[in-house]
Amino acid sequence: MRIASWNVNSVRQRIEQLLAYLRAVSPDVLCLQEIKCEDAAFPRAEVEDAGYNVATHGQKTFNGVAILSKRPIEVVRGLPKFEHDPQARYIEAVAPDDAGVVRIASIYLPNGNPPSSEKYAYKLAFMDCLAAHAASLLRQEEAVVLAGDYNVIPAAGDVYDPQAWAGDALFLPETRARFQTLLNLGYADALRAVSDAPGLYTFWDYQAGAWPKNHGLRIDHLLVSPQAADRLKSVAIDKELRAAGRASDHAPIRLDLA
DNA sequence: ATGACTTGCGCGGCAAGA
Repeated sequence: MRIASWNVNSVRQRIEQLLAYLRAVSPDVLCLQEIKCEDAAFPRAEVEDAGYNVATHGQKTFNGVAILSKRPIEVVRGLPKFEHDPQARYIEAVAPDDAGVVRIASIYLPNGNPPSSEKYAYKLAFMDCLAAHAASLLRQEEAVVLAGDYNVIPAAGDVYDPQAWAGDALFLPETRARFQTLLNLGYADALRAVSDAPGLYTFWDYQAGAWPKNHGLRIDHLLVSPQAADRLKSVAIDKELRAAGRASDHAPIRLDLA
């Protein structure tokens, strides 16, 4: 089973790249973040014509997440116990596969900058609530993949200039500690299960020539429960999508389960 | 270096992202 995650930075701006990705990589499930539109404005017909069921949790202008699946899915919208959140940042689905079912979340964690603001407190509160929900999912002993744009740089090897990012909401100790809490629960960072190489980035800013200079960040992650980790075959970052014209500033990340 | 980005909204230029 192939599961991918991509922050598209506006699904309406990226529809041609999205359809090409579905054709080329053929994920069984694709998690999207930053669709930046209400549910009714999602290019549903084009994606359905490509062979996918579509579940969206969108809002006007900002944020918004979606899950596309070849096979029918059961869907929950919003992070449980965080339902009052006006920002659309979480959608979860149960997808059937040949080995049973896999529970998959598409997560768009808050950026949190500047750290002195309410935006950072919101980020930390979201992460605390996510950890509580992630813990409850583990108790069901299912294969779980928590996919998305975490807006977390886990370690110094995941950013081109760690010193320059030391005070950023993506890299502060309080942020990294909460990401580590998810791992301590029993989830594995799928990419780190297959490689300890530095410089495996998923994001390059549009500004200041970040892409040609390879000034990247690893902030999009696939966290897998033990039952999913046992089935992990491979992980890849599709960075060629960042090089294409009219690219998102994020590249997709994906894994294959046996 | 008088520069150096991309969205949504909505029609001018700001807010937000990371």
